[in-house]
Amino acid sequence: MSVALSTAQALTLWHDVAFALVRDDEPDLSVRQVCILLTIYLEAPPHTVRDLAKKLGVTKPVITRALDTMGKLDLVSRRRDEKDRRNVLIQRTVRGALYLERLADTIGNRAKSL
Amino acid sequence: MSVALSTAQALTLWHDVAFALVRDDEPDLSVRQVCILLTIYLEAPPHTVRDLAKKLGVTKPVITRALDTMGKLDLVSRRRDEKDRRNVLIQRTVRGALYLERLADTIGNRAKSL
DNA sequence: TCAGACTGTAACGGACCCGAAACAACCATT
DNA sequence: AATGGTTGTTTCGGGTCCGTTACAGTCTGA
Repeated sequence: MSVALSTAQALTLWHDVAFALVRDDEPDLSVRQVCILLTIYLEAPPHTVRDLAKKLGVTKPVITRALDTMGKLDLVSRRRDEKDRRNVLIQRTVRGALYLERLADTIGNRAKSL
Repeated sequence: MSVALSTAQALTLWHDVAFALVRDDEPDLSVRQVCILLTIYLEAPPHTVRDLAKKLGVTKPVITRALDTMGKLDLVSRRRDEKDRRNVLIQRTVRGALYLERLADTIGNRAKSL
């Protein structure tokens, strides 16, 4: 399925969702952070720091720090890979799933009222 | 016109656009900054610091600082209101318009390939 | 076994952002 | 002209994020 958006529609959609994110009570995540979060939830596991860094074109410390802060918010959790203890596997959490479900609602609602 | 998006579609769209923003060369704007930028370009002028702060539910220094950084990037410009010299009028720039046009393209392309 | 390659993380210095409060410039009413 | 209220900005202390670099733990192949 394909969705056609005019320039004004695209920008209005983006504005409205950004506006909702700024105004709500949740702490603002950076674009990088939501990108990481969405990658974890949309793509198939396993997810490692190295893979995420490579995929997003950023350095590994960026991923580590994003996981630190999103971990504090309980949007994501970490576990050692027992098969190769150098690796850290990034996992989903209930709260992270709820956060994204709410984000999807916001996007969907704004798109509907374009 | 109304656009219906499933949960997965909404999140995929958001992910893909965030991904494109992270990967490109432009400096990453925060969610607040793009929200301010889009408000300036989508809503009718005049725009003042006070109005933007009230509209977004943030303090005035947040707006001032966002205008500082986006001004350095030439995405926005400031001018004194000659009719009431306390006011600062926020204005669009060519580069800002191009930036948003490109953002709209990115959003449109990702939406099309949902 | 042990040197080298590979993981993720910590440390560092610099830049930016935040909210609250103080501030300077300006207007308006008296 | 003076005063009080308005504007946007600056300052302050504290926090987060950045990239680079250095590091500690883990694997692997000679």
